[in-house]
Amino acid sequence: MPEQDLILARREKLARLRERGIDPYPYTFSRTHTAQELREAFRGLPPAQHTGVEVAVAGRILAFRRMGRAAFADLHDRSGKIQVFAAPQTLGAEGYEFWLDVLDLGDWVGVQGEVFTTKTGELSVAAQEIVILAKSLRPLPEKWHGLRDVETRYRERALDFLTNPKAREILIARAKILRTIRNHLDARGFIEVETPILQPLPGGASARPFITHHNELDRDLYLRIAPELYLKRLLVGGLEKVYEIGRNFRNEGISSEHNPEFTALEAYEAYTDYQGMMELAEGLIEACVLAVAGTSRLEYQGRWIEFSRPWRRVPLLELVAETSGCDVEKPLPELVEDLERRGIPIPEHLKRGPRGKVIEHLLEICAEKTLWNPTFVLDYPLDISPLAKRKRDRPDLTERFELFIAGKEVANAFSELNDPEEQRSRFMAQEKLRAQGDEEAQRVDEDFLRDLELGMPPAGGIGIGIDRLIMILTDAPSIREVLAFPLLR
RNA sequence: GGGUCGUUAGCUCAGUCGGUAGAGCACCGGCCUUUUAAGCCGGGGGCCGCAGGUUCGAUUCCUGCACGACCCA
Repeated sequence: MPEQDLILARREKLARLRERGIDPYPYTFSRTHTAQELREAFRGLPPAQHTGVEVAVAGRILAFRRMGRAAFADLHDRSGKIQVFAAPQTLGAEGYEFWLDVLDLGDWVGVQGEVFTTKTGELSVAAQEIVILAKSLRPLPEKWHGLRDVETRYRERALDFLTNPKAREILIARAKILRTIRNHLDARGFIEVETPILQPLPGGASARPFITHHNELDRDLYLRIAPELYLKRLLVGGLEKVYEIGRNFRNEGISSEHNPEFTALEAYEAYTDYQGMMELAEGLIEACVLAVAGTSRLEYQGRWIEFSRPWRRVPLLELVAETSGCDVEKPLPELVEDLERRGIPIPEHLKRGPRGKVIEHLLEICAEKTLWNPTFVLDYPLDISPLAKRKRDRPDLTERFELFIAGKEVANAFSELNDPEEQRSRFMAQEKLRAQGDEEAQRVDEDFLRDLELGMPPAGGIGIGIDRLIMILTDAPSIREVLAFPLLR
């Protein structure tokens, strides 16, 4: 039947409710039990028992079984489902006919009546009174298969959540993971802060920003691509251990691992370095794994991930040399030639350098997908790490790591660069790349440099992609599964 | 950006080697007082993604486009 006709039929029922003086969208309902509370309170009640206990339950009707002079409905609330039994004896002959006539699948109702078990043992409420709490005007997906079509699932998320318990469970797990992260950091003396999302200059990452405009100031502002520079300024301000969990915005493509707005954790801790950040990451993520799985291993897309510590640590250059089979310390033109001889093509725009980008590219195409158990990849080239301190014995590298789990980049961390003069020259090098057409190159942030000149204590800092972490912890194949409302084309 | 596959009723899916389409659920009507995807009988419901082309005739074949999934870059 055309959707419009199905909607029309429901509107007619809505009209019938109103004709009877019933408000189909009332204000409140006092329930005594959730479905789960009822199950717990009457656990073990044998079949065909009457209790004499009156309760009031509420929820959405997701199934009807009508059999003439009696009917059953499944009432779903957040905690689960409870069966409602309706018959003329308790509702009155006229009331019974009326409610059977005007209720549809999807309607929200409140039901008051006696708790009993049917002869098959199903805990039920025998309706003495039915209240409509909200009339549903649109038809629901098929009860057995539910809503499968992924495009509709993402475009009509409310319908997806009401149909697919798994979709709701991911959001619940998400809340649990975020709570675990906050508890873990709070317990270690970190202060949760909030820094600007609207920024005069986008900084702290290599990415293209979204641009917006402030009318009163008549000035363009950017949605942040990272909170990094502001959080470091709080280290200058003496906060010592800070973190922020919030949304970043990057004007980039959409894929199963990218959404233009995504949630990141950034944490900064004075008096430590990237080694300290590895320990922090291990402890934090292990706590999350324990919270959702109860053990330190879990299955992602059919493969087990082992989270027991310590995690593998491998220098980036070593990893890339191993997987590409090339001497990656060679000068750039020779390296590119060598790679192409081995059938590893390098995109044109990377051939001019900086060489760090070629190394990073090799990591992405040769190694990333093989890093299944948590792996810290260490010591990134200086030219692609403008905010990280130089590695102590290798001035062309930095003390920086990325963490990979299940082939996904989950975290990025440094020994934070706190020498204001070197920071300025790193920014200048980035500006040069920008002038050569690299739109992702970072910009000179004078406000940040001024604060660095006040003195920032030595510190380690880390950024963790929360959505990807949640994907791994909830066995979600796409970032869209872990976002309440993913951006679609 | 390239390749492969997909788009048919509100939902889940069949199908047409080219002759304007089916099922189950949902919906509507009837029977049914203990069901659990209830059951039985009957009914209505479709621009077969969009636009061109080939053809007497296209949902089916061809081309392009849109959207999606997966793989590759």
